[in-house]
Amino acid sequence: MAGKPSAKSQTSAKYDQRRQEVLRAAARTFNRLGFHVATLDDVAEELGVTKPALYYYAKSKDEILFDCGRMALEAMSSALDKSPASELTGRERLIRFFRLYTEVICEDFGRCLVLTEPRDHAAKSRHENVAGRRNLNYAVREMIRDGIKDGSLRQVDDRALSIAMFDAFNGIGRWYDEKGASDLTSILDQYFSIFLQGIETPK
Amino acid sequence: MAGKPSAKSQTSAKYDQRRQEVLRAAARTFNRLGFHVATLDDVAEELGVTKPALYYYAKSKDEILFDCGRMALEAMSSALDKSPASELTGRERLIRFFRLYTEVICEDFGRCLVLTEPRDHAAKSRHENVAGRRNLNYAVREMIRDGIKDGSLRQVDDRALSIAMFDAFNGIGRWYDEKGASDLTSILDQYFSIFLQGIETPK
DNA sequence: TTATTTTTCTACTGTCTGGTAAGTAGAATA
DNA sequence: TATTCTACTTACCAGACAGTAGAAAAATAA
Repeated sequence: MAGKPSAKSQTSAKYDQRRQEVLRAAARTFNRLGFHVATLDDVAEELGVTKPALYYYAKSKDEILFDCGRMALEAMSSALDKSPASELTGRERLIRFFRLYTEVICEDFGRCLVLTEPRDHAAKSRHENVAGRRNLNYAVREMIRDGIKDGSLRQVDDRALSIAMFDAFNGIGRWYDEKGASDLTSILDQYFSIFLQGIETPK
Repeated sequence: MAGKPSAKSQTSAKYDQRRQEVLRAAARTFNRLGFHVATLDDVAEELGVTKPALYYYAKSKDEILFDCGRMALEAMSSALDKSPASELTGRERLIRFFRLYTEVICEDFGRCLVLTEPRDHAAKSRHENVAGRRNLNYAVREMIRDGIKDGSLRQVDDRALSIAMFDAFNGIGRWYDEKGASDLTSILDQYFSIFLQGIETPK
């Protein structure tokens, strides 16, 4: 038998930790080369091991991708949970969410979520991935509708705005380079300025 | 020897037309499955021929992808050329450009450009593809700066705004479905409303 | 009709890659 | 010390896919 830690008992903390390292190395490799171009040999090399070692921690490339996405989605969900302190306006919660969201998508797992599409996922796990994305979308749309109700946002189509904002902020995850010149905070300020105040000169 | 039309003379119009069909079928297939997942057998099937027939019109999968992107970039460049009727404000030219841009990226070749990244292109042709994208970016940034000068746009960072708008509008090419419910015109109206007026209630 | 050129086909190859089988060094346990 | 488990390794396979060789249809020209 292969082994893993102890077949039935609680999986050891050491194993779980090493598995995280494997997933993170995979995410970095996928992000660097693209999921379909990156091979498991590439991932293994990033970790300094050989390919079969990966199979000690996951049973397929698809599972690795799925779990990378799940790591990101969980981080984002907990970003959601912090928001609904309901003394905040919809506008404030929207800003707060996209600040946290952007931080996540500029890290390994978040980037991996942004750089892959649902169709890259195996049919079996695709549904859960899509559901996670949709949850975020719905949560944001609700923030928007709340903002319209509480008067902090003007009348806009929540569906269109949500998608437009996700696409724009997801873009940051694609091109933002930590080692680059501009820092994330000032980029976010500019983005919020654009979305909140618009770019037209007020009449 | 393989053949092509007449080795030295002008390539026949019939050949060129058929080549377009090949490229368009390839773009559709790439868009449907993703470039790296789509095989040339898939492309051939979409056309109703067998794989080797494709090699009569292109000499590699990479060349096909490159030419699909080139078709899109050319369409967009000519969208640029129509804009600089200089009695228009920067704001008006920006709107005009993104209307045409969105139309292009919702068609086969444009989608193909949006759905592929520079790293998907062969090293040899990547540079030209990137240059084309950068040209568009710079043109838009100039429109923005002109708009600020002529007073039609408020003071914003042209670099950030350009990227944010490209990312948001590119998104449309990813999810927009011609057979779906919403029509492109109303989506565009909503997007321009968001970007121009912003979403905050004016103080 | 015959000859020639254009277009596509059948059959194949080399390579790459996800995944597996089986074994092993070292740590932990008894 | 003997035994078992952990965390890998080397060696390999089967299938898939880009690309090629060369023949065979179609189409066009003479």
